[in-house]
Amino acid sequence: MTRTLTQSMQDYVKVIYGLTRSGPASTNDIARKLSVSAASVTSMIKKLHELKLVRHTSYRGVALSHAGTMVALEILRHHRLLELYLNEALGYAWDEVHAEAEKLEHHISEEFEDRIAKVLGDPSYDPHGDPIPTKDGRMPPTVSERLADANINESVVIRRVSSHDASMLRMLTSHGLLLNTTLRVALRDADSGALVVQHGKRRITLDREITENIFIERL
Amino acid sequence: MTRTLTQSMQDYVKVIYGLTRSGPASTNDIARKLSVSAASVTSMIKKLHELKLVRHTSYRGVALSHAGTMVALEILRHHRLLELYLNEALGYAWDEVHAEAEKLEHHISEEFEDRIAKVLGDPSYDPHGDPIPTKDGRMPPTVSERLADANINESVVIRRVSSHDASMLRMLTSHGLLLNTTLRVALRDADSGALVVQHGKRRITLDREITENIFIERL
DNA sequence: GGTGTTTTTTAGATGAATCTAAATTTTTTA
DNA sequence: TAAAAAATTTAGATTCATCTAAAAAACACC
Repeated sequence: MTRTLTQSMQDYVKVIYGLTRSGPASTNDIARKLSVSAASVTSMIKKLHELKLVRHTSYRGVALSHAGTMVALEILRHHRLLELYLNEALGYAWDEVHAEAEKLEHHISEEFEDRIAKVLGDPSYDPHGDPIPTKDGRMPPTVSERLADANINESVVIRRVSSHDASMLRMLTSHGLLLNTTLRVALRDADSGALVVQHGKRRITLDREITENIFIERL
Repeated sequence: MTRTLTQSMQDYVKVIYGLTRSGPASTNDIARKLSVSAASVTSMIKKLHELKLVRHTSYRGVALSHAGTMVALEILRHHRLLELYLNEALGYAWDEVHAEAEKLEHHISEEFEDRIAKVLGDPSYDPHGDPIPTKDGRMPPTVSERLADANINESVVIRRVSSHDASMLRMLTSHGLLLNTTLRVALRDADSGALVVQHGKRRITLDREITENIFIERL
């Protein structure tokens, strides 16, 4: 299904998917994410439109068609299965898996996908807690509450860290803040929005940028 | 080291390496192996020459420089490590590993290479018995006697099958002719060069094309 | 050793993905 | 609401790997 698309097209589809979780994506956003010029985006959008992978009206945003969404989900499945495989089978840390998966996701066969999925026991979540789309394009349920929005004194469990920034992930690791860690919100800085959380005996300050990327389950 | 080369350049280097085991490679041979036109080969050779990866004099053949050889060996190491990993860790059959490794070899990192090498216990041979170059570019010893050249009545052990043709490999599998299988040469057809070999109770006819690709150890 | 065949190279074109600069449309704001 | 700013698109160029057709060199053979 994805096979006839160039790697570049796949990258665009993937990025558009990520940007359109809430409303259409702008040319500029796509350009920024892909580190290409806005002009390049316009011309690629045109091609994807001809392939019926996106809907687009000039000067308005872009959205994926159903077919485009299916392509995006397949790439995402590859990416997240690879991340989990690298983590579980090859001992990569959660801050290392993204970069490697990024390079491999376009190049594995269906056979490879199926085999690692089987070795992993048909998993539903990657090492960051992100859901792995099923082969038929359905998305496992995901927590959507952000640590940023938790109340003071509330106890919560980290269920997902949806950032691929390796240094942010390493910082969390160094504070013992891994997936399924329980913590309590101690303070909120009204100005910056930063939170101070209590994890066991430690108090850790997390700035807004981070708490927006940490998804939780309330206890 | 390999990093700045395009995938295409890497493919050329790899093919040139394979074709220059004995003497320089011709433009036409390279074109045939890569399924491109001879003109394309000439133009790519020029680029590789500028990068000092090959030596080339117009209308004469091409050979890899030392740097080019190192690049080729690194790609070959990736390829063969991947083949073995697919076979051992993911259960691919020996006739399935080549195609998948071919796609992945250009896209794995040094980190990935090191990790699968470690999981595999720093192996020296891939599932076809082909030697895996070491990280510093040395080639483990390999048997070089061909089944085609064995004598009548001689007993030999299959140590390497250097063909990537899946159907040939499947044929061998179906006759129980795997790596490390012992067999005896029963007959040789003087015209075609085909051999009849005795494997346990079975007699199997192998044509010249096949026996040229099977490397053996004499008992 | 000349002549024809094969191989290799050159010349020039194409398609994909990108770029910059300029033009156009939309949005913001004074 | 008109002018300025920002976003988007168009136009045209560039780079990479490829192609075909034609020219040039090497080889083969009688």
